[in-house]
Amino acid sequence: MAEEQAAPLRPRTQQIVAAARELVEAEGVEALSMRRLAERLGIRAPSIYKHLPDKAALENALISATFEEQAAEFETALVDAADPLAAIAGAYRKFAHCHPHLYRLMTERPLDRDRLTPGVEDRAAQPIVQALGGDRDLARAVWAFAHGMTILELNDRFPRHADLEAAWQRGLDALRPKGT
Amino acid sequence: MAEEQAAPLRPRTQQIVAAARELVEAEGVEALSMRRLAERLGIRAPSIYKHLPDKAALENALISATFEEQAAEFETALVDAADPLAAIAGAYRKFAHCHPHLYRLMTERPLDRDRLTPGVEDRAAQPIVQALGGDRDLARAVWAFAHGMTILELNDRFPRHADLEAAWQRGLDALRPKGT
DNA sequence: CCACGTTGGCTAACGGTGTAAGCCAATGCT
DNA sequence: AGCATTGGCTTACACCGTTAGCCAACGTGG
Repeated sequence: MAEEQAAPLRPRTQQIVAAARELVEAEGVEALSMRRLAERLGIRAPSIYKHLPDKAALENALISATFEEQAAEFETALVDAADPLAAIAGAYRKFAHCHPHLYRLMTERPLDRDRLTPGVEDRAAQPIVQALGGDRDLARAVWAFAHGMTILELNDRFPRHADLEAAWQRGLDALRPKGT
Repeated sequence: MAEEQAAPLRPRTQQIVAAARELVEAEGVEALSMRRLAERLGIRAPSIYKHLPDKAALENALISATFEEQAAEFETALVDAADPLAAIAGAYRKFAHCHPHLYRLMTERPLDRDRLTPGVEDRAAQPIVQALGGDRDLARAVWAFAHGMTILELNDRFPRHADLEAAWQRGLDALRPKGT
């Protein structure tokens, strides 16, 4: 028991999710409120509930879409990459810097896995594993490093003068699989 | 212009911060509301404002105290450590697992540095730099790795079967300074 | 053609949040 | 004795997510 949720979004629902994405990208996760979103859509907040059961569903739709986008970028980054680790790390950094608020949204708390589009999480993770030659433990270490660098930078936790390029390089060099 | 804030907390204020800490440790950051806190103290929410200017000040007091506690633990972990990197990593993990909600509170968003107790952030960071032999770039990479492992675990982002012990080991082995 | 179900709006309201304003009792200093 | 400080209080405001219930427009089947 407890499955479903595979239904694709109706068009109006997609519009709402798209508006939510604009709001989040423009003003951050904390700016996403049902009233502010409704305002953008020219409707009142309770009307949103005709299309989505609650705010969590909205966020999950946003997160699912972001996972898919991220997965696609990771996959293309790996195509014909001479240095897969550098390629995936670059793609990871680039995505987070292009969409800092979405990145935060999708990483700041536990996922509601059974309300996400099935498989998106794995699809986004797979290129990282692949770039590490299938070594899952090492892939997790690299992911942790990349996420740490990314979120600490987004949270302005490094000293202003810190050479983040150097820190990335040191980390990636160290974590690179030996035989490669 | 714009300094001050060095005044030590009055006793009643300390009680309030202590109660806030209990609330956060017991129920998480999102459970910390002025009304819930007041309830714990047997007073009404607006009365808290006689002691602290706003909720951010409360959180900053909490964060400052947590930094100091963390710094102390890191420092003692390094005393007589045969393997400083392993020691600091162990202390880092231990602190986060003993105080997951406080750890989250102090890492989930940018710091309000001029409302924190001056120096606490640096004091907590210094042992990490020291454990890496003063190599700041490498220290930042290690910190990013440790934070990534920690927060991804707290956020339940690794697969259930994942061997986190192995991932920690792989990461630390890779990041260990060569000559050591 | 008309009845009906679906879709997608609306308002009003509830209980939660942080916080400002203003009142007042107790304490302690001059 | 008078007064300032401390630390409570109530009331109120604007915001939040969400529920309930009403209603107009539309499409479809009898």
